[in-house]
Amino acid sequence: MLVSDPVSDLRGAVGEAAAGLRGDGPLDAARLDRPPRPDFGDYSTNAAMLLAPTMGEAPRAIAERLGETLAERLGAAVDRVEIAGPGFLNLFMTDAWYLDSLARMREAGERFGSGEGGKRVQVEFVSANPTGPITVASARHAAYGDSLARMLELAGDTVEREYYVNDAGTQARKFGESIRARARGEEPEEYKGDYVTGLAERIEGAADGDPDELAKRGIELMLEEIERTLQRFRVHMDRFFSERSLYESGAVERALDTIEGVYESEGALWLRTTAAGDDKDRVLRRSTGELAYFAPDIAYHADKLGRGYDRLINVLGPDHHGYVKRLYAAWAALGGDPGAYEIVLMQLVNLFEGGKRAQMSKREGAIVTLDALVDDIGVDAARWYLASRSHDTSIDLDLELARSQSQDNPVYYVQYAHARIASILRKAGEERVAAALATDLRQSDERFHPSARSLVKRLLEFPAEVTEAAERRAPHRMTTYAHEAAQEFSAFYRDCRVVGAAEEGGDEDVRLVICVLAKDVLARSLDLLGVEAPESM
RNA sequence: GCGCCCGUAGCUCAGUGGAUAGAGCGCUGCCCUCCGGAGGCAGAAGUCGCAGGUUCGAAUCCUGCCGGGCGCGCCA
Repeated sequence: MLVSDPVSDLRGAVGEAAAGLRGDGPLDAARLDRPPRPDFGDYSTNAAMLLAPTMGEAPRAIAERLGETLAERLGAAVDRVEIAGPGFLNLFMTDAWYLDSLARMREAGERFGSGEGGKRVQVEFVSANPTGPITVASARHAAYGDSLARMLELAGDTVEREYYVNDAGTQARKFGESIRARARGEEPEEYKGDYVTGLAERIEGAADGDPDELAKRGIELMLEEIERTLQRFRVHMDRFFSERSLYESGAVERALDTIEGVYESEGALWLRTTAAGDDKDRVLRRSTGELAYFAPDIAYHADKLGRGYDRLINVLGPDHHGYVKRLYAAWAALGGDPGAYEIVLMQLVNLFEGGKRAQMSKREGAIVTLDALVDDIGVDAARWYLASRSHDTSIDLDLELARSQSQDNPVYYVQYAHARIASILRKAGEERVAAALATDLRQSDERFHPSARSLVKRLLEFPAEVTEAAERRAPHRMTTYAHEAAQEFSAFYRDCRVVGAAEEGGDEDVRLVICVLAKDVLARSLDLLGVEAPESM
């Protein structure tokens, strides 16, 4: 059963009242906003301004009638309505509405903010070449993809996290050759990192090994390390999908036989990707007989299609930009639903070290790894920082700065607020808190301080915020939300005494419940980001 | 040349049609008889790249231009 929340109910009431006024269907575009200033009320709507063109009346006149309808409809929930500016309708809610909202949040418990999406979603992310350790760029993908997955899970979807392993082809072979070179004490041509030497030492007989075999073994070892690193970063992959396995099972050849739009020209095999908007058709098998890099991807997507997901999200780096259209084309040519497959392009993480750009190429060997970053600033700060920006903007991260400022990172502020609430609840005592949670809040005569209203409104936004962040593939919104919630808790803490509230005429039960709910929302927000919510710091 | 992304405070960035554009860091000045000072309050700081257009209303949508990034192979 879907749990309704007070804000969406309010939004619904506004929409219906507006529709009734127009005598037409619901007004979907009507907004219910938190106004920029307290004297504009608790909530405001632009419905009257939207109705004005079709109704042929002045917005303020419509707002007048809308206000009357709403006041009647909402009864004791609304204290008064005001018309302002070009036709905004500002709603001033009563303490009773706040008490009822708190009670409903408490009753909803864990269901507050959760949805019943029910879709099977696959998120492919990271998928970094297994020829070296996870870098900071991949760490951003990891933070993004995992947080997105967590949000979809909260929305009620079943999510599978998958890592596509490029363990075949030229790069793999060169990796094998590099391992052998190190084993022989030579300088490799390709992968020059120290870790290659380490691998060479761990693989028996590497000095005389076959490069393909060495690559296979080296990739196995690298993947173990990658998985460990991801676990440490609180990212758990449900599946590592091997590109090599697609060759070995014959899936690549089968895919080329079955996909639509294949033709031969100039001795090569092509896929008509222009049919789906690509700039030019793409080669599947070169005239030399070799399969192109693109070919196994066809097979991989065929495999995904066969698994029957409702939706696939593929998180790629900006270097795959020119690859997007052909992947969409391949998906369509395989018979996939174009609306079910989605590619998200992440922008870069530019690393600076003391103002100088750090090198990230695995082949160059100078790598800033995810492990090194975590050693430096910790998992919490790293996940927060890498998730805190929109995926389509690049991040300039000066390691020296991140290191020196780690104590000022906003993540600590949010965690501090959580720990502080925990401390207040400890001070109140378990029994006291349990008693507060058991009271009928609706009977309270608590008069809400503006800071308390502001905080409660923020908590009530949680469901909408999670939905929005998930639907727009924008987990970074959660960092903004969590920080705002923490700030508003701090204001509430400053203005409203919790333990001993009666001394200032307040209701301790109500304030304890606010604390419990605020703590829960902060913890869940942090969890969506893969950040811990400590009881004390 | 073509395509995509970005351009918002000194710096890093939020803000995909609403009211006086925000946060963190940095800067200036205050606040610990008070449930956690890893805190709070106040202040300085902006032609939202530029120019048009759509709209009652534009940082947001459209067009053009300028600046930056990335991508455009029978490479992987």
